[in-house]
Amino acid sequence: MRTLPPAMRLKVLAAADLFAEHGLDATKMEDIAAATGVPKATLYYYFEGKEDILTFLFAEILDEVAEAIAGARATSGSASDRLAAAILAHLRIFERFPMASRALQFDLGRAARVPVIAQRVDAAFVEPVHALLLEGASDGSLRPTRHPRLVALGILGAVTTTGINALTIQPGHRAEGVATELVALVLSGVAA
Amino acid sequence: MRTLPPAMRLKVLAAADLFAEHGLDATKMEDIAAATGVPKATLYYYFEGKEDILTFLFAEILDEVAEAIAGARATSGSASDRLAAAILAHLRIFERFPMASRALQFDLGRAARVPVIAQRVDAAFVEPVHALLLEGASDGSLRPTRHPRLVALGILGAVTTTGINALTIQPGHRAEGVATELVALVLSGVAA
DNA sequence: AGAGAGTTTATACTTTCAGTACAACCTCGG
DNA sequence: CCGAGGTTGTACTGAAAGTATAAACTCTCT
Repeated sequence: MRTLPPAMRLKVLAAADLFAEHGLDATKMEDIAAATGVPKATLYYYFEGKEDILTFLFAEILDEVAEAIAGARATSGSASDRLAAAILAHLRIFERFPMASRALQFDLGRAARVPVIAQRVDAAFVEPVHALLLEGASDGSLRPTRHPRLVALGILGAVTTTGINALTIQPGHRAEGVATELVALVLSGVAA
Repeated sequence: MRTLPPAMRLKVLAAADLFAEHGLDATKMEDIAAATGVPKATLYYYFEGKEDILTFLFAEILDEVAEAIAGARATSGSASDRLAAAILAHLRIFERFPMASRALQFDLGRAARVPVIAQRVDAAFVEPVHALLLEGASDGSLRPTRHPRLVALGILGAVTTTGINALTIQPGHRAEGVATELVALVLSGVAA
């Protein structure tokens, strides 16, 4: 993928709607050209192919997630507080970019095979939460876990599955409400 | 999709390996024909197309999940114990069918658009866990939650994300070990 | 046995797209 | 104003999905 001029970048972002609605393979290059206003030949000038466009879009939104979570992590407060803030920040992304999020749910499984995407998922979420778990074990606000990486993965799964479903696929919840429920689950569990 | 004769059903199950390795679109009908020993023309006699084969496979494995979880739910014991058993049972499926599980992680996002699959996911996991949460609130082993359906979704996300990653994509864990960590997360959370 | 319904399969075909090739044109810094 | 690199239309190639069809085969019922 060649580096995109800013104007082009903005136009291409519109492709998220198509991917969200039909998924990668049901979306034709001609459709992308039509929806973004960028001619097919130009798309092929910048991208290796369709999948490369999807990769670009996912990298963009994962960068948003990374930034949001890094922001939450950088707050002052106990690790526990910052974990709660990170979950809320993550959910707000789904609310802010519903279409891109739906696209994510549609094709992330495939995209995760692309190393760039796998790395970004890790860098955006798994790694910072993993770090928060360790910090929490130090500052005493979180209990130590034997496999913090697994736990971080579990939290990621809980947040994305619930968030994308409740905020984009069948809306009717607000990020704050979902966050309340999820933070309670993650911090305190469901035991009585 | 026509109903499959048992012999055919068994052969077609072998397609899971292909989907697990390459995903739906990178898998050619000719490849499926070669791998299963069922000629292309016969595949089209029974299935509407490629996606229909994927749907069939996912329905099969989701039925396994449904059965396993229903089994765990039918145990005697508190709702809390049965929730723990359900999580372990779910993880054991990933261990028993690693290939089908990888295929799931690859293409479930897309398959979930097919109503049949969405229903089975719900019936296999969300609904029983939802019920367990309510039972737990009654028998006192689980705390009441405001949105039990969201919480059930969260638990589903945590279990599948962690399970598929730790048991099939980068193995090196056993279902029991993962279950210990996840049950602790789900029941008690990570707060100190 | 034999008719007929439904199953199985080979082969050949149509169609739809992804991706390529290329030439013309445009734009902007030196 | 010249040339490099960006932009785009048009035409093409190739791969694979899916369709059509006819022949063969199997099983059941009479």
